[in-house]
Amino acid sequence: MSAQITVTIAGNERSVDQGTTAADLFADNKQVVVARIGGELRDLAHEVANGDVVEPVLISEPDGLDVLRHSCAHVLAQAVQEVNPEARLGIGPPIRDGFYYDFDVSEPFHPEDLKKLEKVMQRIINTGQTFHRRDVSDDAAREELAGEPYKLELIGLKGGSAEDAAEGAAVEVGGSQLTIYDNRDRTGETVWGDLCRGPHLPNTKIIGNAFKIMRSAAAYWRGSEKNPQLQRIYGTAWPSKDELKAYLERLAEAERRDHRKLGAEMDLYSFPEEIGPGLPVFHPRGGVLKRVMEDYVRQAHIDAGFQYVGTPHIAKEGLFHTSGHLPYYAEGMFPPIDDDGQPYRIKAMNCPMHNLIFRSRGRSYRELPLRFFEFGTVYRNEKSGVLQGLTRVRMITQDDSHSYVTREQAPGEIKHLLNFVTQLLSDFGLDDYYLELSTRDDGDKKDKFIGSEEQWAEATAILEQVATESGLDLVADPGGAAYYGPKISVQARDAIGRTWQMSTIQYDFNQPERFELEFSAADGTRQQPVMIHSAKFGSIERFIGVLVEHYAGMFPPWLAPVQVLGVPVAEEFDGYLKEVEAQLLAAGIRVELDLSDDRFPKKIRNASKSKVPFILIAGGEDRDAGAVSFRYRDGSQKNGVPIAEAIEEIAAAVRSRAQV
RNA sequence: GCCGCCUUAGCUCAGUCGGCUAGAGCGAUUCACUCGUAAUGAAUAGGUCGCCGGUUCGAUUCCGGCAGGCGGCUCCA
Repeated sequence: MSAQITVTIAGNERSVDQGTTAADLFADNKQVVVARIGGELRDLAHEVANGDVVEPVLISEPDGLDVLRHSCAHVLAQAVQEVNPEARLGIGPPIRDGFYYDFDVSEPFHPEDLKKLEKVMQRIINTGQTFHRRDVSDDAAREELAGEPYKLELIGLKGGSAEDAAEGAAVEVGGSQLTIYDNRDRTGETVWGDLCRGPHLPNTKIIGNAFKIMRSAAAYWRGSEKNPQLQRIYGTAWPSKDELKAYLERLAEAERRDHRKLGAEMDLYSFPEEIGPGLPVFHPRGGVLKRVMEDYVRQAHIDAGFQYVGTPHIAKEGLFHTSGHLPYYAEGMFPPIDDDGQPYRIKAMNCPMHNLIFRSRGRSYRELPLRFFEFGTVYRNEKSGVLQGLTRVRMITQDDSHSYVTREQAPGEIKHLLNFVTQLLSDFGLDDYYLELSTRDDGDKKDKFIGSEEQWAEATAILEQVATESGLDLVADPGGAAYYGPKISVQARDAIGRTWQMSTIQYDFNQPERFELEFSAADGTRQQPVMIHSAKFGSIERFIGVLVEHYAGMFPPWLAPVQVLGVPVAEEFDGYLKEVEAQLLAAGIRVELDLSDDRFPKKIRNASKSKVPFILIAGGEDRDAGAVSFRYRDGSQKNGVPIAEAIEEIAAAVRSRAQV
């Protein structure tokens, strides 16, 4: 009889034999893939010790999914080295919905390579390899991994700084003790190994066939463009084949609502090659979206105490030296335009011009908060590889505002702006977003920011306090601030899970200083205001893109480019429907009629596909009753509605900004 | 900017292992048809096969450069 130890399992104390493993404790539940012991994730093969607090971790919970995906990444790496023993290993962490692994290979992967690798992976998985943890000393690891230069580099970085070393590096060398995971086949022979912190699944069979190689791409080693590029393979893995299928279906749905595709289908906007990349044109229907948004936000700004101003698109270069943009962000601006030796720049931001409006005459404390607002179209020379539909363009129409306030007024103004922003998002039906607090980075990019420690600390504290009080989810973004001050931004998710910065609120003590802005205080002294930059939509272009995806083109009536599509049952009723159309137009409704010579069922089909919120149908019965019939987006119908009643139903939906 | 992939009609896509007039569906146009909720039929038009060079008797096809797009990386005031 071996010695007994006491452990706490899922809250209950139990006495077990010494030498018992976590696997023994949870042998009856196949869903358990690792254990959390004293708060740390451990392999199931880990022996529990007296006094341990042990919890099972299911494959379906976040930690379990990470382990599954991390183990799958190992299988991928093993497959790559099996096919190409020359491939050197980078980093292979789990990520949202999947994993990746970076390789240094002489030839980039081709689609056929990926298919082949998937097959090799499946074979490895089916053989039921087991993962075995082995402690190694730094020196032993260096010797064993002499052929893996990237792993050697990581060994030199291990410990507390691992996460700084590279995104994902912690999964390799996160702890103080280096470990290697050996993969053994069924005969017990070690067939592969990788420097890794773990933990791992006990057996590759758990991966089953619920994984897939997604794509390959290049990625800079340790995330720096100064380093060589490795070839990254992305994959996904799920607890079951059904969950994998559901995930792939989600991706397919996202693709269907991609704003680039829908924008062309719905005739909203396009990107003519002749104009240039990242420079969209809005067609009449996209123009409706743009105009409705502009009307909304213009009125909302006036209601919120802003004054509408206007500024030019270009300015002498000196202005942007004063603002600090040129020394700090010259590469984001288009090259100068020469006017008889006088260099001009296309503006990449509106604030310098607003500062000049502030400075155009003496200002009194009585005027503060002084709030300027305009639709300022700015141009940024985005690198060619980063452009993406409307979400990343080179022409950005900002609903840009600048509030000039005293330091004491700043928290109140920020709160005012945050309320403004959340009301706007709610009116536009966006609810999948969180706040991000972007601060300056004390690391190697510190030079990017101007101003003193004290100024930054004060500004950051104010933003953080207001953001926290809002009760919204708040995520830290160190290093993400503008050079002149920290910011709160709203991050909204698009259809394929990418997040985009929408609204921003930035606290700026720098530009007032650089522009020598001042106002007369009550005591007669001259004081410097603080500037709060804010954009509510952020970029009109990006916001439109996100809206298209959010609604999958099925806009609520108040936003829909066409709100009503009239369909006559036969040609005979064209005239009657035209009368209805005239009444709708008089009520301010955007209406079109289908007077084509298609037959009725075809017209219904076209109308249904058009995503118009209300289809109004008129035939003999309707005409005789002075009525129309509704067909809604869900296919349901309401027949014989008196014209006036129908118009009121539509107008009410538009007024209330309801979705239908 | 970096790496890879892609570019054939307005759209979605076949196709040519280098060889006669390059095809389909949808869309457009015309004609006929049309009375109640997701496709009426027929005809017609529409393409220097992204652009520029090279190889070749011959290039949409092979090679190179460029442009644009897509997926990542880096970047995003």
